[in-house]
Amino acid sequence: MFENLVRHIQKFVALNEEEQIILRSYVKFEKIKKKQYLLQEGQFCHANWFIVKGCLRSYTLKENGNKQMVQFAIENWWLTDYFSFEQKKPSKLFIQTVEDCELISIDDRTSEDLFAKIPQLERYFRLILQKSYAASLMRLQYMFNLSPEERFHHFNENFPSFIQRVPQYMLASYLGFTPEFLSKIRAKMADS
Amino acid sequence: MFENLVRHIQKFVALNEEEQIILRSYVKFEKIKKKQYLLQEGQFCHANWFIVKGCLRSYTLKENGNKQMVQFAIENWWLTDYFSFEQKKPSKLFIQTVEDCELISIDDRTSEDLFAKIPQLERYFRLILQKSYAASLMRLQYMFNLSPEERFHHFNENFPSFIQRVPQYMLASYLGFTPEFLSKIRAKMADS
DNA sequence: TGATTTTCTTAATCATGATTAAGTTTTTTT
DNA sequence: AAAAAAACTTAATCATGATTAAGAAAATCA
Repeated sequence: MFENLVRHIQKFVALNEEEQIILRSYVKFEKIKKKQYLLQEGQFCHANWFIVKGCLRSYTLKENGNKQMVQFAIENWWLTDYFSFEQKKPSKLFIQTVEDCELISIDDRTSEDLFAKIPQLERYFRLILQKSYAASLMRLQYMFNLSPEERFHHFNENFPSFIQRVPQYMLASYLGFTPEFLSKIRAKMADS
Repeated sequence: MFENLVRHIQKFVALNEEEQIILRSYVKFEKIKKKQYLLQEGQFCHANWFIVKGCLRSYTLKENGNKQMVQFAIENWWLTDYFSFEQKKPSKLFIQTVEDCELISIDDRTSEDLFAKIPQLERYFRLILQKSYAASLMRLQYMFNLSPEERFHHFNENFPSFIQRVPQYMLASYLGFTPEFLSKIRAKMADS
């Protein structure tokens, strides 16, 4: 389990035996069943979760009570609420397991210590954040430049494995339209 | 000019005299008139610009030839195309001055060197990226959860100074609607 | 296995904001 | 100061995708 994390980190920076041992002492291992909550609105988010196996999602509650998908995360992704970190305010997010999960987490209250001991990790997270930020801006571009229908086709082509993994209503919300509209698109696709 | 950058960095990490001198040798100073391009589609983006004074914007060209605003940046913000860095591919962005600007830039081909000499800067950029990423996710939330009209009012309340600083057609595009619709909103506001 | 909850589908109606096109105002250039 | 370009406004028409409501299918539970 821990090896998955180390392997991922080593794609970005070197990490020797000694450093691995230090890192291990700072992380927490969790196995969690489907549909459990890691974080709920109003709580403070102190963990940054690395997905060894499974799938997480984050969402917010809209005024009308609907859930608005914010992010999905699968193997080798990190998920947390950076906004809550930044602002030192209770989170507006729900973070929930979509599948049974194996997770590794780092507590943000000890991470400064950890970075001091292993400066390479500071670099690792800088690179991860750079990647995440770029991806987030790209998603914004899709929102602006593509119609809902085009967004679905684009997602379909680029992340086909996701389609089977997550319920369609979550996907619809993630792409910014209603489940009813997604049904319509699929009906149209079956025609042709 | 350089002092502005140092002051900003020191909000996040400490930076002694010696480090300041090293940093200075890695940056480039530029004064640029309004409406000039720092980057155009197809070029490789190697600079990360810090705005000492003025305003930048980035946009993409849509299929129909319209410009889609991606980001604004004003004093004490950094702007670049991280996506182009990541992918080592030519940029799809245009980066342009909206006002006369005073800029400081770092070249990404020398920044690894710089971070090795001043590890604090690695930390500084991690924190900046964390902030930027959180802001970008927040903007996505506004796209999902607010109507175009609500987005305008929200922006109006939270960034009133921006409204006077940038042309309305840029703002409309940034918020994801047409300039015609923005006129409509303003007409409605003048009524009541 | 049957019962219940969750997820997905279909179809009619409706509202928002895009598009088009013309005209006005403001800013920039010469 | 005049001419040209850039930015903004108004109004009519139109299309996309939301909403509503009902029912079907699939997954989960007891």
